[in-house]
Amino acid sequence: MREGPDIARIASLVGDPARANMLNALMGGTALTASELALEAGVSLPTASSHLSKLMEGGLLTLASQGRHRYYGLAGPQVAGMIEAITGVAEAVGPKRVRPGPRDGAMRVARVCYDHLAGEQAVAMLDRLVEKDILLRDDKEIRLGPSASSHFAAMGIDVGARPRRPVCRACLDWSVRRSHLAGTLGAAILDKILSEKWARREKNSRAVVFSPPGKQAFERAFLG
Amino acid sequence: MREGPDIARIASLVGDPARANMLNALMGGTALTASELALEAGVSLPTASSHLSKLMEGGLLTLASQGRHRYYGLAGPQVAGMIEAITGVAEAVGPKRVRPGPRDGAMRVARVCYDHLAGEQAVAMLDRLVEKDILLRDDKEIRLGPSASSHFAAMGIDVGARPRRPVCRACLDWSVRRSHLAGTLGAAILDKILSEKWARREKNSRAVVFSPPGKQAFERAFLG
DNA sequence: GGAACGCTTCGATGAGGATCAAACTATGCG
DNA sequence: CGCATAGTTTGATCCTCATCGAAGCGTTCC
Repeated sequence: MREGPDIARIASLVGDPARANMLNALMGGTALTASELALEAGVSLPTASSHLSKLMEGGLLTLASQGRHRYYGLAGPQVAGMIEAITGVAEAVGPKRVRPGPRDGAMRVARVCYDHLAGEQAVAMLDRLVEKDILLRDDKEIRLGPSASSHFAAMGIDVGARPRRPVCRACLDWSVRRSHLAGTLGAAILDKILSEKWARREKNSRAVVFSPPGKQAFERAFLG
Repeated sequence: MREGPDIARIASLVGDPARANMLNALMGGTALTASELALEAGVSLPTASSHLSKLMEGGLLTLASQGRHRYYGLAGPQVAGMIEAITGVAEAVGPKRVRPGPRDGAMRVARVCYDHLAGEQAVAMLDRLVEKDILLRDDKEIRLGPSASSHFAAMGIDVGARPRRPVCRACLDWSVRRSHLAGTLGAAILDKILSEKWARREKNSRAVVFSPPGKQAFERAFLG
C-alpha cells in the first residue's frame, strides 16, 4: 500500500481500447475533432465525447476550440513519449503479428511519430547522418557533429536556436527496433519533407508516403 | 479502428491500482514473492496471485521458482522504462501532493530506480560528473568524457566493457524533474554504493538511506 | 508420514465503467 | 428567426473484472 504519483490512474486512461486508439491517432501530431476521433476509435459520438472528457480531466489532452469545432491534441512530448514507451513494450511482448497487411507496410517504411519521422526511412537517415559524422551517436545518445550547423543551414534548418526541447533525441522505433531521430531537429526535418512536398500524409493514418521524385530528393538530401 | 501493437492491453495491466503498486515495488530491482507483493499492494493473497498471473501472461514479469518460493521480477529495462515514463506523466499532471510525509522525503533524497540510483543525490552526482567533464551532456544526452575510463577504473568500475545496454543513459527523475544517470554505469555505481555499505536499502521501499560516514565517502567520490 | 508453509485455483459476489439512444446545448448559415 | 451541423449530457443497460473465502496442490522440515 504505497502512495506517490497515481500511475494506475494514468495507465487506466490508456488502458481502454477506444481511448488507446484515440491517443494513437493523435500520435500523428495533428489535433483532431471529436467526430474524427470517434471514427478512429470505432465508437459512437457520445461514447467518444465521454472518453475525451476523461482524457482531458486526466491531463493527457489539450483542447482548442475554434467556432463549433473542438480540436483535441496530445498534451505534450512527455505524453507522446509515454505512449511510445508503452507501444514499445506492447510490440516486444505482443503476439507475433500474423499478417502485416499493406497499410502496415507503409507504416513500417515511414510514419509520423508525434512531430518527427519514424520508420525504416527515418532509421536509415539517422544511420547515414551518423556515418557522415554530421551527427555523433554513442549507443543510444545523439549529439550534433562539428559540421552539423552548416550542413543543415544549407537546407534551411537552423540547429542553433535552442528552445527548451533538446535538438536531437533518440527515439526507439517500435517497428525496426532501432533508434531514429527525434527532438527539434527531427521535427524540422519532417517539416521540410512535407513542405517540400517530397511526401504526403496518408489520410487518417500516421503513414507517410513518398512520391517517386520526392523519395529521390529525400535520399539525395539525407542518404546521399 | 486501427490495429498495431495492443497498447491498451499493456496499459490496462498497469491500470489497476493493485498491479500498479506491485510494479512500483518491483521497480526496486529485486524480485519479490507473491506474499510480499500482496502486502505491498494491500490485497489478499488470492487476489495478488490472480494479478500476478495476468502480469505474467502480459509478459511484464519474469518468474524464478526456488523451492517453495516463487520470485517475481520485472521482465526487463524496457518495462522499467515504461513504468518510469508513466510515472513521469502521472507526476506532471497529478494533483499537487498534499503532504509529502517522512518516507516520501527519503525517497526524494535517494532511491533505487530499477538498477541505478535516483533522487536528489543522483541528480547532484550527475551534475558534478558533468561539471568535471568526466561525463559530457548535451541537453538530455550523456556520453563518456575523455577521463571517464581512468576515473572510474580507479574506483573499480570498468566502463570499457560494453554489453548490449548503453553505458550511460539519461533517466528523467520524477521527483526532481531533472535527469540522473542510468545505463550500465549507473548500475555499477549503485552496486558500489551498496557493496561499500555507504548506504542501505530501506526495507520494503525503494528508498536508499546513507549512513553519515557513507554519505561523506559518497560525496568525496562523486561530488568532490 | 504428517504438519506447516507458500501459493494457486475455484466459486460467488459486487462495483465500476463502457456503451448507446435520446434529449439537450451551442455554433454557423441563409 | 429556422434549419443544419458539432458536440455534450442524461439515463438505462450490460458486462467485465477485482475481490475474497474456501479448498486444492506442491514443497519443506521434523
